[in-house]
Parts: sequence; C-alpha cells; structure tokens
Amino acid sequence: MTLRTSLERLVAEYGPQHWWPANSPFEIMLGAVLVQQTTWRQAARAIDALGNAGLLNWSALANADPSEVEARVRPAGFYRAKAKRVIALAAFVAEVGGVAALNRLPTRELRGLLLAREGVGEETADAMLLYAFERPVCVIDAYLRRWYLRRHGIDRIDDRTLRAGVVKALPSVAQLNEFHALIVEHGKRRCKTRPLCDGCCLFSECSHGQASVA
DNA sequence: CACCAGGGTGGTT
DNA sequence: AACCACCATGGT
Repeated sequence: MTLRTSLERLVAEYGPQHWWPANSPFEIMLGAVLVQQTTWRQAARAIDALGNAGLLNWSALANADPSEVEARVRPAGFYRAKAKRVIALAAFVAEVGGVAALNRLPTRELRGLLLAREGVGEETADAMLLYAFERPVCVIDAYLRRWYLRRHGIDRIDDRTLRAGVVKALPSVAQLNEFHALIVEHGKRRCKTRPLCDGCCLFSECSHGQASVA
C-alpha cells in the first residue's frame, strides 16, 4: 500500500484535521514550542492567556516581563523553560524584521536559523516550516516512527530515509500537513491491548484487526 | 497511585 | 552515537 492510499484512509476515518489551529504564523511558531511534551489543550490555554495579555505579537512578547510570561504559559508545563524560549523566539523574529522577512528565505537556510533557537529541535523546526511557513517538509515524531516501522515490519530506519520516502510520496504542503496531523490523531488511538500495534489496525499490514483499536 | 502528552537539552558512557 | 535525568502541568 502506498503512503498516498494510507493518507486517503486516514482522511476517510478521521476527517480533515484543519491544522494548525492559530490566527497567525507567529502564533503557530509559539504553539509549536508550547505544545512540546503536552496536549494541545494545555498549549491552547497558554496561548489564550498570552493573547489576553496582548502578547501574541513578537514586539510585545520580546519586551514582556519574564515572570508575566511564565504565569501565562504555566498550563503548558515546563513553564520556566518555555517562557524563556518564547521570549527569545519573539526577540529573534523582531531582530530579523518579522515573520515575513523569514519567509523570504530558502527552506534550508530558514531551517538552520530555527534550529539555532533555544528549545527548537528538528521536530519543532519542521512543524514551524510546514505549518507556519508552508514549506513541503515531513514532520517526524514518535508516532510516525512507530507507525512506519510497524507498517514495514522493520525495527530501524534513519530519519533521512523516512523523510525522503514521505516527501517523495506526498510532495505537496497540503498532503504533508494532513498526513502529520492524521498520524498524530491516529497515534493517540493506538491499540491499548497490544502496545506494539500503535494504532495501525486500520491498515492491511496489521494483523490485529479493527477490534483491537481503542 | 502511576503513566502520559503534537520534545529539547545537557551530561555521561 | 546511544542512552539518561530532567524539565512541570493537567488528564485519565
């Protein structure tokens, strides 16, 4: 089965996910940091709180009182680290002249700049590239790795190969957008009775059958 | 009560 | 290069 077929099945099962829920590219960048190792529910609370304080723009956030930002992002966890990181991210965006200026850079160069931010690793950088800057990149997370390994019956794959395979099969931003969102949604429904299943039961490669899907 | 969530960092081997 | 503890809140 091709990845394109898998994507079609995922859409048929869960429907369009409409990621990324945000009102601006900068808000998406903030959300990508705030959602780390927590639920979107908690990240959204932090974003709402920042919005209530008028801190959803880089100029205000870059100059905000750190203790104020800490209080706002607290629901998302790791609040000291995340507060420092979103403030630093805002300062960076301000320095380079805004998100629009960043968006003129080639993907490769932009990725390097994002990765150089404190608290921005590969997954977060790629999420920003895909959802805030609308670049055709594959976001690799734990769900995708497990799903892909299970799908091919292998126990190891390097990110380069996985990335290349996904982008080749799903070249458009719209496809990569839906795919990542759906893999996350699908992964959250991973088989609880059989941990190794990781929610692959909708697919023909899976021998567990749909009954084992939680 | 334990375990997890749309990770990243810094230190150790 | 491959682990590991740690960060911290809220839901189940």
